[in-house]
Amino acid sequence: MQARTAAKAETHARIVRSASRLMRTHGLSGTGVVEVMRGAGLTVGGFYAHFASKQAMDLEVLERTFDEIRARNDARLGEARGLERLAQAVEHYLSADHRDGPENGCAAPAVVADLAHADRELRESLGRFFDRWAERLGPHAPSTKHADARQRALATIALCVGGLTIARTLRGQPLSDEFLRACTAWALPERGRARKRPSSKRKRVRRDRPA
Amino acid sequence: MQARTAAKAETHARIVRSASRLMRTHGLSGTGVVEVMRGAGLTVGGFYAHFASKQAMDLEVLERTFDEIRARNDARLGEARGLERLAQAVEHYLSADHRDGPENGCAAPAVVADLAHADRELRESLGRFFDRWAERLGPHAPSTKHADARQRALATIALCVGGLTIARTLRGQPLSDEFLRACTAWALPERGRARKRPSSKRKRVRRDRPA
DNA sequence: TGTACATCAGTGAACGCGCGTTCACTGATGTAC
DNA sequence: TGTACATCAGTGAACGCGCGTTCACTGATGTAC
Repeated sequence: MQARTAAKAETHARIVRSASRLMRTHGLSGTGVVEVMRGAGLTVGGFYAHFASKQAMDLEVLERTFDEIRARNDARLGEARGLERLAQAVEHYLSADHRDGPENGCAAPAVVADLAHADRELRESLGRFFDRWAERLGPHAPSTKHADARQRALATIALCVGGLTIARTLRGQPLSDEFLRACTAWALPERGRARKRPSSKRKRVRRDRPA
Repeated sequence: MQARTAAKAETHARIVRSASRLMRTHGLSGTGVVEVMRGAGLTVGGFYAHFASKQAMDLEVLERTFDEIRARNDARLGEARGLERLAQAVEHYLSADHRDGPENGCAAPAVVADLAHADRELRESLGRFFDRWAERLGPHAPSTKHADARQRALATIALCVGGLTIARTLRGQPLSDEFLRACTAWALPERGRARKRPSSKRKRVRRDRPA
């Protein structure tokens, strides 16, 4: 019995991972049950042994994906603190790599507008994600006042999500890179106005994948 | 013959207007032919007397909507120039009114992610829209350098589109208003940090609709 | 001016297709004795 | 330890539904004589 439930849990996780991957590229409403199951090496029918409905899966996938994104971000940013950590976070978020590899990146750009008319449960899950994101970003803003740090964190999130969403849709057009650079600069005014090209001397952002 | 073509052109415009209204709320892929025609007081079948395909309508609706948005914005902003104009534009864009009335507002929040995997034609149309928007915003940025003004215009657009998209999906949650305020403040650093509540003494933004 | 015909904007039913969901089934695994 | 039975994760075909699209048609309007 235990071996069976363990195997099922593993399959369940595989389905969620498949959905998570697809959802970051096509949004939740653009991700179908057939494709999710195929991505997990299974066929459609088995889906309802794991979820009560597609909507139930949507909620679970959203929560797990948000958890995973937080964990990955913590791992990537490591020991950096303060403005340096903020800068690393923003520069990675608004990098060409992140724009071009949505299936391993942040889910927000794909789901924000997608969830505009979704059930309250899903929209509240997104709300919690943004709230926790702001809580993690805020303390690293170079401001002594808590309210200012919070405000900056929220604005930084909107700038990152907005800039990346636009850059992804405009990919292939010169304006796409322009948006990434402009948003990075505006999110980090302390860096001064000099830095325009990402191919600058110092490489502050550690990259997971080769350019 | 002329009366007939004039009547047809009028019907055509009515269809486009219906689609434009629906598209700002549900995105282009969320807007169906049946609903578009119903919104114009017609039935499905007649659609193909006006458009070669839904995709052809999508492109036309996108272009017309972008033109209309530009015209409406010019009319609203009137004679204001410089920072004052920039502030009015941002404050209106990130207002609760604009968040709560998508069918008469900017189309970008609904279509940006929606068009991520659409045909190049549609994505280029969106690119031109953002480019012209930046060209109109740039000259009002309080910077002497053209490159800086351009950069600020792009960042302001990303901040506005990102902030409004997030605020719309989180509507009903306290975080929604928080995002609007934080983005407005971060887009207008010259305004200082004092202004937190929109119910402040001075009302700079003229509103079309009563609150 | 009146009549016969042509045009064509718009109707409404039907088409194929992909979606989420259901269901009778299979066959590997676990349990009872 | 071996045999008979129960469980249930996963299969694959079918369902209803809404989508974009097609098509035979209607009836008001324009044209020809």
